[in-house]
Amino acid sequence: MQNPLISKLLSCIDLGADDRAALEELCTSSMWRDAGEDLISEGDQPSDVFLLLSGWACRYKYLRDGGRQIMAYLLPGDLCDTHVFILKTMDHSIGLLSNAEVVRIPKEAILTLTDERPDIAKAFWWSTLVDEGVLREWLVNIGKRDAYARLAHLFCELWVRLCHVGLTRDDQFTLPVTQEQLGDSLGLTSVHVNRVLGRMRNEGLVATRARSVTILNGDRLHEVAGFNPNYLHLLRNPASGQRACELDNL
Amino acid sequence: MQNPLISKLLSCIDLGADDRAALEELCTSSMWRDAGEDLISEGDQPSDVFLLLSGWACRYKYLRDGGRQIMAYLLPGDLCDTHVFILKTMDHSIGLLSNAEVVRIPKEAILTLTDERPDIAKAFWWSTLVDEGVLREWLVNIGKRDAYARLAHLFCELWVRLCHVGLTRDDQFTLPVTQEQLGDSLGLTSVHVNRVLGRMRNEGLVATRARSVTILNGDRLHEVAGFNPNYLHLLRNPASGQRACELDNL
DNA sequence: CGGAGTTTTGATAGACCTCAATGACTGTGG
DNA sequence: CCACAGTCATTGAGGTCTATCAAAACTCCG
Repeated sequence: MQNPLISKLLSCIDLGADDRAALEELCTSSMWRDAGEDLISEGDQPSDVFLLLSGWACRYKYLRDGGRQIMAYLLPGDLCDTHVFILKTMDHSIGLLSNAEVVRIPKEAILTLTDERPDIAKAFWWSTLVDEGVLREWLVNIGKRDAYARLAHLFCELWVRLCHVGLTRDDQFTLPVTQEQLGDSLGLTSVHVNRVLGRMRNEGLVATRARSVTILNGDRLHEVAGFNPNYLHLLRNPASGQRACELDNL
Repeated sequence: MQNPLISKLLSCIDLGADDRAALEELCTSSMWRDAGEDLISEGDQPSDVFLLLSGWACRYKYLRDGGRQIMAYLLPGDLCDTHVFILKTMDHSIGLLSNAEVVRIPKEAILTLTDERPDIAKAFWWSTLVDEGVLREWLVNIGKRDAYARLAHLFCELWVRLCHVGLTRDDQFTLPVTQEQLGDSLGLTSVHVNRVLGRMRNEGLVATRARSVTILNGDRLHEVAGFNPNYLHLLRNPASGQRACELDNL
């Protein structure tokens, strides 16, 4: 399969063959990490940048009372903050939700890459602007939608994002996340996530089995979520070689 | 008073006299805009970048049901997305909460500035990383804290940020925001904001009068908010010439 | 087969919302 | 300077959504 980082960046910007090669070059020394491990922890001095090649990760933060808020999902092809090393310490952690293949990129590599290749610099800016857009939409989601719509919106987002890196089959995608973690992402308890998910199944919107979700009624899912994919700033159809992204064409 | 943009950037990075002069240069042609106007609206093709010299603005988004979510406050010295012009359309609006003095900076100016002045490029990256950090903290705030803590946290954040651009006097700051707008920022109704604010006054944490807030008990305010200012990534004390920022030293 | 983590279900409580009305404040025009 | 309208703040009553607590069923893995 194509490098998911390149698939993702191609959703927004045309990259020449040499730019693509330079990005491939970055990914030569990947390593596997286990679910539950942190790639970076709150308080760390960030030095290098991480790129996720397979598996899921999340940004999260613990509160004093032991509660946890998940603030973003990182999917294959996602770069973790191309320029974090500018900050003195991490204000949150990045942990793995599943086993994952990751690349650790030294900051020097990022800096020379962006110095020498303006299209890549632009693509990295695009990537961080999109991350911000996603974060804003999550804020809207938690701030203004009820539990049912929140969950629906999350499913819509994940579907589109996974689609663009070629990780959906038919109307199905893998969701390596417990209901507790869904709750921590949506500002809900796991119990409530469970009830809402049950209702969503009863109403025929989705089916879930063994860590995977099947979208049964994408139109209604969009409808109840009030989903508008513009905040993802994807300009073209999913990774070449993939079938078109139905939900994306609404 | 010193240029608030420079005050703000100096909180993180040393800028040489020539860099500071280049930034001053940007601010020569400011203009006044009225409260309620949009600087940029959702759907616009972003071309230029805005800098706020005085007054408050906010990022916001309307939902289909007419509800509104405010996703960030922009204070004097804040730059609105140094690189938005990379995106094809705005996914949210930026509106003025008060009358404001703003500078419209053409993207070419941004690009040459960052090309020629690495420290400024770095400062701009820092600025967008901090914006993201703030956004994440807002997500935590809405996702995991109750109404009382949410409001307290917002006050703590505003106090620190305003302090760093020299806009606090004693323990007081101007808050040109209605309770309705506070509600739209915190995922609450204005009615509930009112009740919570009343309780906060009764308990002696803050006093409010005519669009201004006085912090009466900063320690307890931090306490109930669970406030930890590290997400603001401010490295040094507030703008030179200002008295020290008490709340900042906890 | 046992055990830990996860999902599911029920009952109860509480935080926050909705609707509605009153009171305070601000700016405007006579 | 006062009357007036409009916005904003305040207060009350009742309803709903979601949390909490607790226990049972299920799944996965060693």
